[in-house]
Amino acid sequence: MVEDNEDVKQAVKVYKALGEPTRIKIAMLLTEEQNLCCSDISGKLDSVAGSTLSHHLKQLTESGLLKQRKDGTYIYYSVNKEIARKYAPYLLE
Amino acid sequence: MVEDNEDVKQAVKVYKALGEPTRIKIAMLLTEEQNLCCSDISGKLDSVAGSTLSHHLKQLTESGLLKQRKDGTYIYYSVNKEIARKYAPYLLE
DNA sequence: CTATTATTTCGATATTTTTAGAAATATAAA
DNA sequence: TTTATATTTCTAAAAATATCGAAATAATAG
Repeated sequence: MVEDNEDVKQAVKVYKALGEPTRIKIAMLLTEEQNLCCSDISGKLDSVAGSTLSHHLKQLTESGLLKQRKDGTYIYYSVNKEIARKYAPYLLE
Repeated sequence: MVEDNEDVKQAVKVYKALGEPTRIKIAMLLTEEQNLCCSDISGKLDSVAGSTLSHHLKQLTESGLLKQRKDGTYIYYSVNKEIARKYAPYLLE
């Protein structure tokens, strides 16, 4: 029987996060250019409400795939390359 | 802008397929042991209805991650390693 | 302090997904 | 042919997810 260990749980989270068109695009944007804030990302996607984008970023972050760095009012996002390399190195190509 | 090419579409399908606990387990079972049929897999998972399992296998297969080989009444599944290597080499570890 | 900007949370709805039982299909065995 | 087994399709329900607008929060600028 396949175990349900922490690694697998994280894999499910990461893959669930990436299994949605807008979110994989966000991950790919951040692979090309690290340290983008919510509104930068918004500008690079076709019309998504800020609240929707916030949910997507939350899911990506909670999976471990994205890191946040807060600077004043802004939150800058970047890809956690270690996690990307482990579960989805495709992103880093 | 990130493109919506075929590669990315397939990536979304593969990741969506893997972003669910039962399905990632199926993929992992088949990584350990190729050529299992629906009922073999059923025996290695905790209680899933045949119809449910069939849907999961369909989704995994349609993503390209699994291959089927029919032999009489049985359908044997295996991992398409090329796809796994490309999008989720984590499975092959 | 007030206004502005960035982001999140809330509340609600629409859509998608998961699940399973029953019926259908396909193949093989008796 | 009848029976049994493997798998899929159909139908429906329950659960999860995506989405948005409005309100709330947080930080800075004026």
